[in-house]
Amino acid sequence: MTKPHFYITTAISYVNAAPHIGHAYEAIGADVMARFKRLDGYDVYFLTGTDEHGQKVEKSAQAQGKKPQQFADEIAALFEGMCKSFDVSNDQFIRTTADFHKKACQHIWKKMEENGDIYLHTYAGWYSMRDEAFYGEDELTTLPDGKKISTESKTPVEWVEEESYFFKLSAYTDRLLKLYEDQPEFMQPSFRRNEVVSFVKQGLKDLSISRTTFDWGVPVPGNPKHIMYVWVDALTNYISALGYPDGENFKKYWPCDVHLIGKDIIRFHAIYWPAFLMSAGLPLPKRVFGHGFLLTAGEKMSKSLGNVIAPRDMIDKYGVDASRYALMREATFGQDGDISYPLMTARINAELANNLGNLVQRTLSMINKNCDAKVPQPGILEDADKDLLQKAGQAMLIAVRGEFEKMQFSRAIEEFISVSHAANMYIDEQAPWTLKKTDPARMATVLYVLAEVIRNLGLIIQPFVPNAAQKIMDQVAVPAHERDFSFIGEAHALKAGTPLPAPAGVFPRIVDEVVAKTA
RNA sequence: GCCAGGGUAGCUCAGUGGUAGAGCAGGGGACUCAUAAGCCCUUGGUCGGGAGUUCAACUCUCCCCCCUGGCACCA
Repeated sequence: MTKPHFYITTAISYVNAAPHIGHAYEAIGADVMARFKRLDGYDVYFLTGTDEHGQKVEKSAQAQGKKPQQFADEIAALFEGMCKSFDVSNDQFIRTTADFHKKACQHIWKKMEENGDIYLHTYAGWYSMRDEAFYGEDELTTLPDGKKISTESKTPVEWVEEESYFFKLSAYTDRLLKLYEDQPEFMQPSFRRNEVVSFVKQGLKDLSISRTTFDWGVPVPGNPKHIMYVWVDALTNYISALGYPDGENFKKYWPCDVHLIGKDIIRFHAIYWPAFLMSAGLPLPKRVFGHGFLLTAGEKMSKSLGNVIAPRDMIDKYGVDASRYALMREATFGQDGDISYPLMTARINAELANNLGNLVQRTLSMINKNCDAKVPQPGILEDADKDLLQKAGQAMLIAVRGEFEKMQFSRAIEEFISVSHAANMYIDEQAPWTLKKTDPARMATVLYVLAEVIRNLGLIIQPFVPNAAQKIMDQVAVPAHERDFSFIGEAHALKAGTPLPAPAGVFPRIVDEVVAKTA
């Protein structure tokens, strides 16, 4: 039986600056999805990486007296390190300076050219070196000294006439509209789709896709004076990583199931990318999901406001699992989300430590003390037992899966936390500490049911908190090969008598430093 | 300016033409297996403002205010 394929990508990160929490957020979101799909029986390929070309990188390198490649190597290492530090399980980390990637870019370029979609023309206009962008007259402000600057970015512009290759994006307006029509789930969340549609309906202009003002990039085939402009280069990573045009992985995993990206680059993925692919005669990705940004107190994080949450600080404070959990929990995926240490600490303590962690701890410690440190022998199950087991079994998996299909990670968490809450209610109702004296056999049944619920919870939480999940499953002696979602539910329930290791807490409470010391 | 989506308890949000909901936070209680955790109960909102339709609107219509996003080459 061959598994269905699932290919998921993040955007590639531009190596002009070091990674911040937003990069971690996207990588973790994709990782949570990738892990879920693997556990749910898919053959997953998960790609992330770095975008390393362009004038900004060239200039930043120069400013530091480095070669662009050396500079890119250093920053790319930071991004790759950040992914590792959050236990992001990507199958590949692509860098656009890799040789195979450049070849793939040139290949797709030729394909688009053969299709008659690329032509040489002169681009004339006001150009900002700093922004690497042309501006229209209406976007400029003339200073008292007669010089012009971009009104938006305040950067100086100069009149440039540059030969450039263009892509006939205008020819794809109708086909793109048809795509959004036929495949409504192509662009998500749905309000993004509407934005894209209304944008395309205005009509599309051809796209300048080469530059001659710098060298750091992929040369245009047949005319190396030209360097491919950012999007042909960057977007192609999604197929070059798979070995396009004829790699095995390309045949296996393309078209992509989800491109996970930030909301700022939706246009490139929902408009340019499918147009390029159509031109090159390639299948289109099934879905583009634009997530929101993380804010602090409703404001963008910025160094000047001093409200930056650095990836490494977060891990130092909470550890990897709780950090991943907090990021996926606080914001509704797709919308902007407010995060702050107080909010995240409260969430981690309430849900991971108090609710779920304590459930595991109190149950296993009772089993350890009162059941000879073995999976207890259950008797006849009562309705309360069956109800709880039912909630924690297939029903929970189905509910969580439903939220994953919509990439609603926060909702998925709510589903299993509510099961954990139900289990805590059950303990209090059953009061096994009383049964210990009055009805030891019934106590064993109750503890068995709880252990089994914990097994199921351990399975389902893996995408979010992979390390803690393993520890929990270790503590209820779930064999290593029984840890995917096919083992959720009663068919694979714990076997009575299995020896259990001594329990140890997995989700410690976070104690925030007391801010105000008594003066 | 134009287009879209929002403004519901301290916070994050769900919700329906017919007496306002959840989680967290706050308050109280019973218990004690457990990570001073868990469980139960509870305070709390004129559902952005105004007008209209209706037996009845938070839910429909209109006007206004405020917020967010989009409006082309901006990683």
